[in-house]
Amino acid sequence: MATLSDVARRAGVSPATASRVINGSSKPVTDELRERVLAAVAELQYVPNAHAQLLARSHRSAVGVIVHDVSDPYFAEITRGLQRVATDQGRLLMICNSYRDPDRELEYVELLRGHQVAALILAGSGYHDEAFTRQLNEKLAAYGATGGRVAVIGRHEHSGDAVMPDNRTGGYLAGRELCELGHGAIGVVAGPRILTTTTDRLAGLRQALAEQGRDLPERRIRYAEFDRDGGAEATARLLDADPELTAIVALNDSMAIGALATLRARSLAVPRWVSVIGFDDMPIARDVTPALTTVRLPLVDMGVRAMSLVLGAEALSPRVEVLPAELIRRDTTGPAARATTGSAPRARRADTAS
Amino acid sequence: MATLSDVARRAGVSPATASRVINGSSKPVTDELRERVLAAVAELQYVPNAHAQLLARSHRSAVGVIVHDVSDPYFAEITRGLQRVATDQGRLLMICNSYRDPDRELEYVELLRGHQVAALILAGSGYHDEAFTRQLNEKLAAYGATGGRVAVIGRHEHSGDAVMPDNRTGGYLAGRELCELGHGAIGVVAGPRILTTTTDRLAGLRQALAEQGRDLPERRIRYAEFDRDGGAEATARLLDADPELTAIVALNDSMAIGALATLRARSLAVPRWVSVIGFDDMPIARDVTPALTTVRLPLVDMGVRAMSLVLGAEALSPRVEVLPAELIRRDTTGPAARATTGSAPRARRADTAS
DNA sequence: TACCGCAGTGAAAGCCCTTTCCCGCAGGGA
DNA sequence: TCCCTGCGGGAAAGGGCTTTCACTGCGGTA
Repeated sequence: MATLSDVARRAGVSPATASRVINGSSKPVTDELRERVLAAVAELQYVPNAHAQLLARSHRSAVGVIVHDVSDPYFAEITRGLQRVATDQGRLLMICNSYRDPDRELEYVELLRGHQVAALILAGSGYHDEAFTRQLNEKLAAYGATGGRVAVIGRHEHSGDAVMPDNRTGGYLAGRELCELGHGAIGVVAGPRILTTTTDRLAGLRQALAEQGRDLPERRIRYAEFDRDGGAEATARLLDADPELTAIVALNDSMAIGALATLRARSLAVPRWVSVIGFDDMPIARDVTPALTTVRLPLVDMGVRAMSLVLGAEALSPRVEVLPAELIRRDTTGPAARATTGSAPRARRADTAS
Repeated sequence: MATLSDVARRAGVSPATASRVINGSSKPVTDELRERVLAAVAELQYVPNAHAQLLARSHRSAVGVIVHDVSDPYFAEITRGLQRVATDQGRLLMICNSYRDPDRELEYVELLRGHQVAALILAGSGYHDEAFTRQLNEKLAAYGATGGRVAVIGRHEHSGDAVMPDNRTGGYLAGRELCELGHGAIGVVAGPRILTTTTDRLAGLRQALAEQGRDLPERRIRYAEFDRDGGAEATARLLDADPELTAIVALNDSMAIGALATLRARSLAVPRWVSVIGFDDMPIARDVTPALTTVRLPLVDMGVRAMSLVLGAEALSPRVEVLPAELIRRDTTGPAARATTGSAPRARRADTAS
């Protein structure tokens, strides 16, 4: 690899001058030398060593991001928002997938700190795990103490800046909607119970039922992975235990899609026999059939806000921005089925009747 | 930020010794000093400066990846394959989204070269654009000349190692299937015509029709963005121009989902009135309703192969691995509708009849 | 004429690590 | 007793870049 001094030698100038030309420094350089340097750069196919540059500049410019998985639509949308702001400000993003592994999360904080990122954004659910939470907070505090900025998205265990989707109200909206549609037996397809996202959404749901003087017994909840297969499997278990269910709340859209798959496999028409509500409103939600009723979260905006917090002026006290959830009514919800026969039909092709 | 010499000073040892302890060097260090160093590291919350490390070690270990968009399921799957191999070998991946912008692609090659990556993988379609292709090849050659390894996925304009999905055969399979089902008027919802992926898939399709003594006129093809909205829009244009269409081939699954949306909006039952075939078999394909018939590409495997090529022994001549396409029959295809009334029905709820 | 200021350039001091090279010392063989 | 070996540790030389600082001319002012 050609180095800066190779370029300088070839152009017959000092490395200092070459550096100035290449980086468009404010220091003036005569046109002749500039030409010679640029020619040498082209001839040698010179590309500056980024590590050396980053080392030499004290300037820290990149921003580190830790998410569950960028290819999960929930995080893809958030990341889109993060990127938008970062790109506008000429920042590079380093994105790490933790796959919801707390240890990996901790490791990535160190890794990113080692890479001298100017700021750190953690997106995703928090954990009901005191030891881990404390460790993470210590690491973040240590990072903050050296001038690093930190923001979290959707996790309240952190003491600094945060952007919070209103998961609780979202759960409430889903619950109220189903109550209003007359559903009595409501099952919940939930994510891992260790995640605060799961418990927050559940709490909202419980509240809605409580307002009707009803409760949500544990036997009507099944916990599984927060993805399509988890949703499919949890729905199957739920139906096995309680065939009278007339509605299912899935705690995210991926799980809802899994739920629809299971319902279809069992020929339980949606929404005729069973209503389904998802959560998040990821883009695919409108394209499944029937189109998914869901609770929308402003995902892109959450990313935008978080990045703005972290790149903007530092506040004296931690800022928490709560972003609202909104119910999007589509075609997977309807009035509770009349308890006529007392059990869902076995018909094979009933799945999309209205 | 604490530095290595801070740690060394605090532990009362030289930076050399501290470095050896921290990196688990093979040089022996007495337990006492080791303890002191580790204690200092913990107290100072020391994290090595990654840039300084990377600069000091000549060792290049990271691998650069350029894709269209990691959150696009096609690339998400490929990336999963890349990750798997990279992680096994303790390599870090630097993933860049080019969003199919040739200039950005060129920039990222430089960026990654500057970051001293050990290898470079470009995934996605090539372009019918001689000037760009030449430029890219020059840059890659320059990189290769300094010891960098390069592999491409799904682009044949490159002279080095390559993993190629068999797009042409895939197109052929889709075409043959529709011919066998008796479809006469076949429309194509295609990606941008500048992409080789588009033209390769089209070529296979043409070949299948040619074997039946038929051709694929340009008026039966609509080019649009390779995503859901592109597919929806292209399908609308196609149907406007040619209401007699009985089948649509979408050149990727995202477009197919868009096509299904448009067909649903127009109350054209699938597959009763119109059959649809997608391409890629991304995970969501089985979850839309009706489940999408599509041409499967071994996406994860493509990633695995490419990473293996690039991290394995260097070959004397460039290797090209062609991975097969496979038709997956699901529920969006069926026999061509009898030309009874001569036009599709207006019924509103016919969309999932079989 | 002496001096000041400034544009343009280069020398060199970092930035923070890793790793080679070298040194002191203790133990073992002759 | 002397020498060789090998272990444990430190000094210092990079690794490639940026940036400060010092220097050289030059035009302009007093």
